[in-house]
Amino acid sequence: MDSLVKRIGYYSEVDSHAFESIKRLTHKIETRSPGQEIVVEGEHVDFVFVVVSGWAIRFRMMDDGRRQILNFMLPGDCFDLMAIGRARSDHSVSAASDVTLRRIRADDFMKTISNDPQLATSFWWAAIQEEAILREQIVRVGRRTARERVGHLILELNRRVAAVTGELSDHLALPVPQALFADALGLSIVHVSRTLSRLKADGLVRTTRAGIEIMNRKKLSELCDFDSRYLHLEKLKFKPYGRTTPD
Amino acid sequence: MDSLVKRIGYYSEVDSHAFESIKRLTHKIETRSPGQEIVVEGEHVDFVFVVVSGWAIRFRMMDDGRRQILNFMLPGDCFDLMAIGRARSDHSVSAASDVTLRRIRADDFMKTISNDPQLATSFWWAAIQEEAILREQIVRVGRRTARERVGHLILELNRRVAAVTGELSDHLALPVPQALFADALGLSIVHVSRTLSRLKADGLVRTTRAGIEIMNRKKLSELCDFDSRYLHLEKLKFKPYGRTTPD
DNA sequence: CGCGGGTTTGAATGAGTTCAATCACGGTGG
DNA sequence: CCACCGTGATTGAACTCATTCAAACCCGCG
Repeated sequence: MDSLVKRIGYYSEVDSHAFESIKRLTHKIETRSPGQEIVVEGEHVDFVFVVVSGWAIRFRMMDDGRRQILNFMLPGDCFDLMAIGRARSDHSVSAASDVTLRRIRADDFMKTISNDPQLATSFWWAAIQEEAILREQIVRVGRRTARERVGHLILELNRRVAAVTGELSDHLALPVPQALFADALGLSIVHVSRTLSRLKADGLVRTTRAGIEIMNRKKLSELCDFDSRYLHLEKLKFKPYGRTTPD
Repeated sequence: MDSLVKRIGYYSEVDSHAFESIKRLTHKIETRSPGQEIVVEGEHVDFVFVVVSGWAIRFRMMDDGRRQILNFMLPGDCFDLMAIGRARSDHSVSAASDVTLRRIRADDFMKTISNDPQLATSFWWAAIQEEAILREQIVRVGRRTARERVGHLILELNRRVAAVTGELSDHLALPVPQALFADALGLSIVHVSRTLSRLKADGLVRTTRAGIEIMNRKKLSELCDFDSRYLHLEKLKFKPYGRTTPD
């Protein structure tokens, strides 16, 4: 919950009253171990999930077993804001590490959101950000070299964690195996390993027991053409419109 | 305009009254020739654009000139529903062919949408669909072979055109050079050409003056693992919630 | 100590790129 | 009407980056 508050509060002023309404939402805490499903491709989505702790992944499988990870879901992230209750999910969501989730009924969630413009703005903003991350993922996989991909993803995750913890650390805790990096970056496990080794050899990063240390952020950012603006982390000024969605 | 109506009306029942409100929207018709900018990365987005005719592209440029096309915008498509008036655009939009656009002021648009739940649903649905297309683009570029990428994109564009014209034709008119396919698929121009040749040699497609003929849809679809469900083309049942966005 | 998941390393292979030349074709001007 | 031009498409040859397969390694854990 705390991470959700941090994450959502990052973008716009959300007063204590609004937080109270989130907290009052009936919900169920669930846990999953690595690999377990959360949302299955092809099924209707009747719940909003919020990651409390651990990582989850959105992904699509191909018939022959190839897997593409669309995005990592970190604590504070939620899904599927957009498609709830309407569409069949076109991708799956699974636990990447041990993960704790808050499950909220879609219509409860929507009702709460509808009654609080500030909350609505915050979640809307989170959805914008998520779409931006998808777009960057396309660029990363489509036009970047392996080296750039790996570095770029590390920097993105690092920033996203910072948005929730509130401080930008040079250490990125990685609760997931490198195989997931491979499937996220469209590379083979072997090549991810080799590429990381090269980054290490160049003094850009260091790997620790379960994480990555960013040794030279500036050089790494340049090397990977990383520009955090796409994450839309600037504070949002509250600027209401009329209602913008189905009533 | 007609294409917008077709496109938007595809997903949900939109009565004549709703269409009237769209039509009444003050707007400006603009034209662009190939390469000209429509939305520039980093700038605020104060207008909603709807493609009337021709193709546009959303894309990101890298410093050294590499370009990744995120998505093609076909007649009836609109942008940027999500980010209007709030964020700086994290990508650019340009004309891919000669293109005609309808430009609508963001707040006018929002006001109209807010007052018509059915319209709101339709546009909401279009946004869901667009996000799904982005996700599929990630899979395409991340985990598919060149052959699969090319075939898959052809099939997607073919379907999307069909959603506007109302009938699924085996001929896909291509108003853009192959170079754009390359930048969309994360391949070199040369390899797109080679790959298309191979598809031709296998009797799967044929290229005509300014288009592609799909010779064997079934085989091509299997070969490319194309499953149109991600396009969410099923008719939407109207199922209102409360307001879901900033008020 | 030995097992097992995850990571690393090496060697051979392969898919896709690059560079450069050629080709096809529609448009233009003489 | 035809020669010329330019853009975009195609082809070939050499090369590079990433994959594959297989073996070795590392380390936490029972």
